Amino acid sequence: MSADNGNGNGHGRREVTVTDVARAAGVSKATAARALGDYGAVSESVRDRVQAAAEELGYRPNALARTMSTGRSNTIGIVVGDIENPFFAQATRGASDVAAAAGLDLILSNSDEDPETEAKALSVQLAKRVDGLLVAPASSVDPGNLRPVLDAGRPLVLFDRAVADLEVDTVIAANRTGARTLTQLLLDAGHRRIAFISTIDHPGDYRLGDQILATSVADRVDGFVGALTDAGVPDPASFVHLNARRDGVEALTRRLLQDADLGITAIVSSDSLIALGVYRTALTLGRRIPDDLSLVAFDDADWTGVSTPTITVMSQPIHEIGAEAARLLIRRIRGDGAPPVTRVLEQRLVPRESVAPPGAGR
Amino acid sequence: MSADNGNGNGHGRREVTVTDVARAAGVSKATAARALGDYGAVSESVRDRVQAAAEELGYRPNALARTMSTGRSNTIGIVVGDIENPFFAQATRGASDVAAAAGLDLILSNSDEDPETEAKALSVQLAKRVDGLLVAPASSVDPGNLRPVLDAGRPLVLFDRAVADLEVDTVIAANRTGARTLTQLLLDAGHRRIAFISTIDHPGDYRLGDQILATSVADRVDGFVGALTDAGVPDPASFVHLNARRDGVEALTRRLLQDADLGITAIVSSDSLIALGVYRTALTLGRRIPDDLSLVAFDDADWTGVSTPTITVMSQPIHEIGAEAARLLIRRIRGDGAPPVTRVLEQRLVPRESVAPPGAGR
DNA sequence: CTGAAAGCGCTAACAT
DNA sequence: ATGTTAGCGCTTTCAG
Repeated sequence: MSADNGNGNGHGRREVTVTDVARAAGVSKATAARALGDYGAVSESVRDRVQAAAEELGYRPNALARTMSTGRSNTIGIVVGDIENPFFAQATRGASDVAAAAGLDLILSNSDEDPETEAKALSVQLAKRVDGLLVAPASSVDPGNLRPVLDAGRPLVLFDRAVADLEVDTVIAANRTGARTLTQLLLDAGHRRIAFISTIDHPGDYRLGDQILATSVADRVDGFVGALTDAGVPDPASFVHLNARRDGVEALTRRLLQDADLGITAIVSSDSLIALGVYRTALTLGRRIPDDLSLVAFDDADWTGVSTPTITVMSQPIHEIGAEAARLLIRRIRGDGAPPVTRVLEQRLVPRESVAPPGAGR
Repeated sequence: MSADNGNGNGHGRREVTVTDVARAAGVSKATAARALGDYGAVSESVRDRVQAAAEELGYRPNALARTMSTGRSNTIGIVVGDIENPFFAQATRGASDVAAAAGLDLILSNSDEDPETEAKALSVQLAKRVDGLLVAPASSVDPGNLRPVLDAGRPLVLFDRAVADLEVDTVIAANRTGARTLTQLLLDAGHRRIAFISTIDHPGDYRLGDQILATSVADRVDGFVGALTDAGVPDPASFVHLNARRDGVEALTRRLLQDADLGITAIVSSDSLIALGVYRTALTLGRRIPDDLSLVAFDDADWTGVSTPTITVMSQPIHEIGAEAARLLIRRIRGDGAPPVTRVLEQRLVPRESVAPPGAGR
């Protein structure tokens, strides 16, 4: 026990326990527990007496002790890249709502998109004996971090990204189709030299066939490259720019726009934060959108509807991604043993003002 | 025990325990626990042997059992209005970073700004024996929800809002000064008929002296009304519009702008989401900002820097609000018994393009 | 340095 | 319907 005051809770007050309530109500511990925990059979009069005593003493159940004996914590964990990122905030909210409706609590961890941090977060959540886990995996390539979860026999649902060789429930968006649509829109407007920008980490320049850390981005790149290829654009891979977080979105955009040899006339942003960086940089450089540069992005962020011009985006059902993931998880927790499923949610094009033919400004 | 497979954990696998490791390593449970938990004294050779056995068996500590005996969960709880709201997302991130650095985990709950939901969330967190709580209270008026936390002897830190008659550590922003500055800016530009809009619930129209549910908003209203009063504007309270969530920001804005008798020429938005609604409505109604309507807001949201015009805002150190709250909480958890403190963090004016003299458009 | 044993607060057989 | 008792997995005296 701790040394503070002998109560062992380190908080300066001794917690009221079932035993205390039982004594006060003049019944056995088991009976008190049954009345309090609302299980088993208790006569009405005893129940009332116990509950009155509990009220009187200010009894608060100890969920941990309960979990210890039942093995269920009534808690699920969620691990996201960064809760400050609107995508994750919305997905988390979606999951949280579904969890709350099912009477489950939520433990949140940020991975910072770093596998090591993620591993620690998962280990903590497992140690807390969560009943299941929702994770947007930091790496779609290496399933290593997730193995312990499976080994522990805990239900796991992935969202936003799948993981190679890992057969678990997964909820993703139709990123390939979305990227294709967005790219085709630019192609149709007459663009040929279109850059794709993502902040995802990647060793060196992107080359066809490279594995990309997150399948969401990988799928977008696929759709993008596919559209360019179909349009007969040579060397599509050279238009894919990853690592924008490390290099800085603004610096990269600067480079793309100022290099005349590149001749970039349009940009596909893999998320709205990147688009914001591109937008600002274009403004700074005196490039007008869409006259001098066309811009499209994923995610219908607030600002894309009020900027000048407004930005054409591919909207994702973010809230629903989180909610559906939580629903799948709860099913598993309840004991559903069906083979893993992958849910692919549709994206929706929101056409606005940021696309024009190349050279419209001249 | 549960009926599934007799392991009592409901997850289809029996967890490896200290006892298992001890047996495998040929030592007592106590020794194994000491080696694993890194406390007490263990000889190096034994420690290695135990750790090897643990590794071998795939031992994962049960944090709950640990909490049961030590009384410390190494976890803090945070209760916010809505994690999807960028303000709370950023504050949560700030708190999360500080917590993580101190080796503490975080349990998140949304209150939806509803006292009942908040009460449930708090009760859950207490049941999980969090070491302390961070809360943005749904009601600054009624301390009822927070009493159980104090009664349980658990450290509590409030952020964004204070609570009447509750002497606990609190981290807030200098909202009164901020509102005053923002309002003065409009006054100086020549405005006299300025509306203040907040989404906070309020019974009926606002009248001087009314208690407002959140001190953050109350302080802003104070600053706003104070500035108008000093400027000799008659009946300042009539310019305060609360309940915008219930009534809808767009509908309210419509009413304000279309009523010629009101003659509103400028608006102070209590947050950036409201400002976005005002902005959109103004656009819809064909009112140009700032020529026909001046607009200022709290919080330096993304879009306020890229809209046309850009919006003049009062920026809050949101990340720091959460971080500082977490720091205070950790101090308390560590046993600091000093009297409660209130930290007031400064806001910063970001002047942009959304303010002009009234009638500049004519 | 190591082991034996008690206990954290609760639930779940098993009796009665 | 109620009571008795034995754990859940860990930490912590207390002995040795």
